[in-house]
Amino acid sequence: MQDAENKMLEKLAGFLKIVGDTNRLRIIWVIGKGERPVSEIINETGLSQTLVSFHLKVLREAEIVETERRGVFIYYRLGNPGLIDLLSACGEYAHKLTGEITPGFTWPCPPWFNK
Amino acid sequence: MQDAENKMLEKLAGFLKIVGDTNRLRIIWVIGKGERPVSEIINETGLSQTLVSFHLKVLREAEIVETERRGVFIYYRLGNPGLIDLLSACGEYAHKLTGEITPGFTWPCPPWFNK
DNA sequence: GGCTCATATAAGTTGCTATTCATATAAGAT
DNA sequence: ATCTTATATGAATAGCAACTTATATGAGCC
Repeated sequence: MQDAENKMLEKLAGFLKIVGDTNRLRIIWVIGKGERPVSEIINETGLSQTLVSFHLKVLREAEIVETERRGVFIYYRLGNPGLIDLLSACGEYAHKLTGEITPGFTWPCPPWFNK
Repeated sequence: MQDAENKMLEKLAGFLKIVGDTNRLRIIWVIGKGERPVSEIINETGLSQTLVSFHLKVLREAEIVETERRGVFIYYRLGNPGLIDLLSACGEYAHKLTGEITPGFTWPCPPWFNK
């Protein structure tokens, strides 16, 4: 029972660690707009090919993203598009913590996240 | 505009990094049940005094927790109790990714998080 | 087959961060 | 003022995770 909680917290920490990286978030944000081949992800993020490949592997192994090969290209998409909502809620939370105002950006928060 | 997004993603990553640590999550979970003096946190988590103190400092500087001294004791509480809901939603998400079943534990997910 | 483009993997380096050990501060009690 | 209890800080270590450079795989094309 205590053990079950610990196990879940470890799993949660693992997940948060994976999404808690700026470059991976950048990638997730690109893919969140719709499936993309790796080359597109490289272009849109401006990251090096190997670095993108490295992070995609992490996301793949965590089953956060899915892949599909079509010809030469390998398309990546989110396993569950709800991830953007979830992360946006976290972003909104984090944003309020610091209290700063960053114009030109609003988190695409789902309706359920008011406060 | 692109820049604003980057800034927000960095802030988000920072937040997720902070909560993405098993021991900090343990501490957050203890505090989430109500305010606690440090000694209680040490007892309930089983972590060493210095380690708890270290993690509390991180949480304090991120303004995730608040403190209040009463006599010899320093009480810690969540700055925003909604954090547990938010993290539970993440936990539920992470849990579904792996597909495993862990009996004896259910995330205290808020009603707004269905899927 | 050989060539090119798209993506992945391997090995090596570096830097950060959790942890520990030792010490300091701060408050109350005697 | 000293002693004890509660908490914080500093320095040192260790392990890991991001990033880079170099190389491999894999698909289509000529």
